[in-house]
Amino acid sequence: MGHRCCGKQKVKRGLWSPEEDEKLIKHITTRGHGSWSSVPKHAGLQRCGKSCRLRWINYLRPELKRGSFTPEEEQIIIDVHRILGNRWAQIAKHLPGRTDNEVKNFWNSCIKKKLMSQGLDPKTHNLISSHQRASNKIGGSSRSQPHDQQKPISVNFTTVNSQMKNCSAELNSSSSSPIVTLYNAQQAPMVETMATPPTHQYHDDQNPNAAWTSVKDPTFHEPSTESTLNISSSSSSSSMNLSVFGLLGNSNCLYAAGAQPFEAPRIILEGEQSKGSEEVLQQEKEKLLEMEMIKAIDDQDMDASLMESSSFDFSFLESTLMSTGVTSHDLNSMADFAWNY
DNA sequence: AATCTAATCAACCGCACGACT
DNA sequence: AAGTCGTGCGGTTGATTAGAT
Repeated sequence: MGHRCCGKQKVKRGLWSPEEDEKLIKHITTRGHGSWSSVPKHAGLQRCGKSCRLRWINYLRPELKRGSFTPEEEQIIIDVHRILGNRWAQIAKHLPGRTDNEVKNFWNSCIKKKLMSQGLDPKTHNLISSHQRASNKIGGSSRSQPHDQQKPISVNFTTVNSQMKNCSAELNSSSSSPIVTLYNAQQAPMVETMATPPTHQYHDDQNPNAAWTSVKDPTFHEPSTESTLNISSSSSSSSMNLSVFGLLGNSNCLYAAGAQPFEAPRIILEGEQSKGSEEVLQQEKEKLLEMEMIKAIDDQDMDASLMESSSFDFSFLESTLMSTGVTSHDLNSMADFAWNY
């Protein structure tokens, strides 16, 4: 029973027994892990150091939070994944008590499919074209899909700022006439981008037959600035609403900074709408943003576009609009813009 | 009740990277 | 500079679980 990383040593593989767990816990809590390669020997385990490390990190650490992910955690994963991609360890750092392995498994087994079922590319978080969706269609499963996979989603173009520097930009139409002028993120006023209050979708879980209803965001204030870009959802029956453009902390503002000012459509999760959890979510998002901003500045590996973007990047907006048939030449029609979904 | 099938999750594998010699 | 070692990470696998038939 050899093991590649441990040479000729005989090591056990597979699931850990309670006895092995006990030995490992006892060893690490009393002596620390030191060099992982020496742990098996000192702890009296027939395992390789790598396996011990993995077991400790993913399962035995006392600070680990067990149990299923909360809707707030799920939203954080989606938000951070959109920024960082499959950097599970980085994503997990935003979720105290969760491991990269846990996050990765949750993504692959649940979130990924949920996004796909909502017509979103789990890699890019952009809308998938209809023919792509057809080819990516998830086959019907005999095991029941989580019921919330069937829920409609509300498109929420929130701004994820990785930086707050170089915060002014202008969006020009092809004819060079300014459509929207954006200001420094730290300077008021921000561009109000909505005439229609953001909505949240509710569903009465006590009544599975109840229709989804959209409810105005109680924190919404009517925009008042001149350079308002009216984007309303004229189709109340649409399951997807272009309902929110804005910064995470302020759903009505569009910040002009960072590489990806518009966040991909996000899923409004069950339970998220409750006042309490929404506040928690909001706080978590603000904290996340703060951390991401610091990280983006420090992290040399960060996508170069994040660092060099001194102007607003509308590629995401553009691609999203294009996918819905709205072109940059046709921004006036955005007043009646709605997702045909 | 038995079998099939898909979801879930713990664990493994290989690679990359940094520290050290 | 090159080699080795230890560690961390992301992708993948395989066992288990649980719903469907």
